[in-house]
Amino acid sequence: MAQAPVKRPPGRPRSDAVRTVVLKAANDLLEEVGFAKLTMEGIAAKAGVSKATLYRWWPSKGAVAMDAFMAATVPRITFPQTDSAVADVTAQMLLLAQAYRGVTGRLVRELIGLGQSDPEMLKTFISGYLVPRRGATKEVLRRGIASGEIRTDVDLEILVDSLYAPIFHRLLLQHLPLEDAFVLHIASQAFSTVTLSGKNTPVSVRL
Amino acid sequence: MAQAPVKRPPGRPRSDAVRTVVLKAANDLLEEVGFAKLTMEGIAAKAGVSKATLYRWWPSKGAVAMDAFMAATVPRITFPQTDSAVADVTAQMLLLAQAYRGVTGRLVRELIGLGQSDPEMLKTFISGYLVPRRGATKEVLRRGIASGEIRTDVDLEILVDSLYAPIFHRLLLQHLPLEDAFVLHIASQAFSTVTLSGKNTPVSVRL
Amino acid sequence: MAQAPVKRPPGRPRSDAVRTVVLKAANDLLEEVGFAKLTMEGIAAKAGVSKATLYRWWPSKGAVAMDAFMAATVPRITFPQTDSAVADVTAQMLLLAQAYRGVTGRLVRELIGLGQSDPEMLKTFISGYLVPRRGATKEVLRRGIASGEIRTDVDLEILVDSLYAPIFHRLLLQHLPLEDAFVLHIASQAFSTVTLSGKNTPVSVRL
Amino acid sequence: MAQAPVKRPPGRPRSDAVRTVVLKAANDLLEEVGFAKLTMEGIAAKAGVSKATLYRWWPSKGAVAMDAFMAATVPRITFPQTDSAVADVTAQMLLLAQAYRGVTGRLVRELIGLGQSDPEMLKTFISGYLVPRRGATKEVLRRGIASGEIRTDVDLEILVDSLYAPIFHRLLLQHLPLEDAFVLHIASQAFSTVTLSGKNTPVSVRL
DNA sequence: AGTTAATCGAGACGGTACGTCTTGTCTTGAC
DNA sequence: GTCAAGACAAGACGTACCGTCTCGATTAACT
Repeated sequence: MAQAPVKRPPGRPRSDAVRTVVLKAANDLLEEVGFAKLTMEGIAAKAGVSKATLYRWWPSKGAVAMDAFMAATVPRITFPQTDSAVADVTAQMLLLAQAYRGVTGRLVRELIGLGQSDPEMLKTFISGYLVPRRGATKEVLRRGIASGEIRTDVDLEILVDSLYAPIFHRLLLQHLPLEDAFVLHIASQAFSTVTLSGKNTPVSVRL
Repeated sequence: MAQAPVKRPPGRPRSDAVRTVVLKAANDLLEEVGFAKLTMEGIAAKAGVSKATLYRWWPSKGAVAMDAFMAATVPRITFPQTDSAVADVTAQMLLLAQAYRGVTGRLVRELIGLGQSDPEMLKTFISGYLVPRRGATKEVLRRGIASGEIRTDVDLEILVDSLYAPIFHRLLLQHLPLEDAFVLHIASQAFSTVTLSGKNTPVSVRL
Repeated sequence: MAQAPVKRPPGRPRSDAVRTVVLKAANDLLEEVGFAKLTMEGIAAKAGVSKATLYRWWPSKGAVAMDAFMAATVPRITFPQTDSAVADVTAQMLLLAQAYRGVTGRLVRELIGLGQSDPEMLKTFISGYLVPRRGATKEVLRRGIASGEIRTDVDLEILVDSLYAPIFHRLLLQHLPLEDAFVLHIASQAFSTVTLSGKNTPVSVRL
Repeated sequence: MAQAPVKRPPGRPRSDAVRTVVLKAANDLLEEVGFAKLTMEGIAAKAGVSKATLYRWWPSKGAVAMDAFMAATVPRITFPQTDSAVADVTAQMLLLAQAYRGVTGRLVRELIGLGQSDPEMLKTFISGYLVPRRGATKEVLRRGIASGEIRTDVDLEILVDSLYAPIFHRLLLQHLPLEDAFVLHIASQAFSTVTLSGKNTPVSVRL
């Protein structure tokens, strides 16, 4: 009956190699020189691509950078899987803090920084990076609620904020170091108000 | 013996009018077009000052912007004074959130954003804006400790982080609105772990 | 018996409609915006033809323009036919001057201009436009020689140059207007040295 | 008394070295690669000057080229000085033809070519190059009139056109070579109609 | 009062990257 | 094999700011 109407549009199709090579070049440059010194000209040169092609597919260097970051980073969002939601989230927070102390941290900082004067970029960052992360965290927390580890009346959004905001705070403001002890303290404190007694405590988690 | 060391250097002294007019122009432009579209050329033109003069006194446009922001904003860091430290801090948090919902919020966002790819600027921001604010907060909290309202074993830095990090988080990430109810929730939760029973609770605070 | 030997090559035959529609589009654009603002992209779009097709049949935009000009202009090279060669040539000069005061003049100017930095184009212009014109003129002059109106020892090339060079000169340099009176003066003067007495003079020619 | 008020405008004065070095670079490139392949980028690079500076003082590459040509060529407009105006002009025509067979010819061709699609450039060329040349020629011819060598009722503009148009014609159209014999023939013919008998004839001129 | 020296405006300058444009080639599927 | 559509590399275009510089004019304290 119904016929597959997947009509390819006419004309030479977009080369996928271009996208790949551009994002690769952008990522390399991003790690080399950082976002501030990243230039469209540089990306084009490194990727062996013309500027016109760059501008055909990305509206600005911020968009390329964001895309490059997403392509390289998002696939790696994974959560530990144990029988304790609190332990899982805490372990994940420690992993995140560790990543944020390295190159990824610099990239995240610069991309969020970029977003402060470019609303579109911020939206991309939120929907492409932040929302998925928070979603995964909430999933784990819901497991904890189901298992009776976490109280049923918590506001998940606020809980997630309480857990991750201090990490972003120290990442972005750099007024104090982003140490594991700090992360554990924050986790312990945030969970203390929403967990039921006689259960696993995050403090027991070890890396 | 010792001679009056206040030696004025020879030559025409620096005109203070220049500093004033530059910061005024920078602030106006900042509110008009935002930091991203702010240019040294624009500031110079608006202030009726030459670019050379600008560069004589400020090393970069970030420095001018920061200076302009400081001059306009820092004087206004004030804390309510009641007999409850918890109430004072909570009230201050609400005031801050309110300010951050307006033009000040945009400026703070852009300056922090700028700092993500310019360490020097971030340092200036921290030492000129963040540290004083946190200092004032810690002062109030120490009053609370002294009065027995707050436990004596709290880590003030972490407490301050717990209180303000979620505000900065929502300011910078914009994934959720920065509402008063959220601020009150955060304050209530953070204080619940560090206050002694039978005392004022922040929830009772009203603006 | 004999079989049609005109072997059609395999594949889709060249559409003659393409040539027509391209030259039409090129000519229209040429008259609209002039050669300087003519683009291959524009021609392709206006003709509803792909750029690849354009480049398959013409090596450059100059070639298209030249071809378009030829197709539109060359067929119109006609000479008046009276019993006086001098009168015929003079009348033709006046017609030419008239054409050169209009759109044709602009096109001729731009094509010759183009030829100044593109030898191939100039050759095409000469062999496709100039040589045929001069040939026609020389033909008429030879009639005049045969009829005794013009001396037999004239160098036709130089005579043609003398007649037409001043017209091109004013067309291309634009230092002075290309008026009929000027053309008549030039014709009269050039012919005065090569005609035999008691014959028709070009001054008597009227349009 | 009245004091010379030649007030220097404020600001850093225009460096004359820039003009010199730019025109030098432009001229070199012009002779190397011709006008068609001349680029602003190339001039800037060769002159060690920024593109912004180029565009501050010249609106287009045509303007730079024209200026460069003028600076290099115009000073050399000289006329031989004998007691015969006809001989002087004829000698000058031969000199011009000689120059036009070399690099100068290519430049003149390209500049006039450029002028065919850029009216402003053509005006500059006419007023900066053509008019002065023609003026010098007319001056000499007026001497000839005063001395009785040339008839008093000639139209100088038309005479100059008759003399030089054929040279430009062969320079620009390239349909026939620009030989000395041709120039002499043209001169002889043009002067034959405006000189009085018993005087010097241009044919006697030798270089 | 004259000297001295830093400050200020104006704006030229070399430089870098921008985002756009056009050229000429190439790729794909339809005809 | 020809065609339309359109992606692509190359590279010049003209613009916008950057940060530095060179001027002459101004301005106050120190002779």
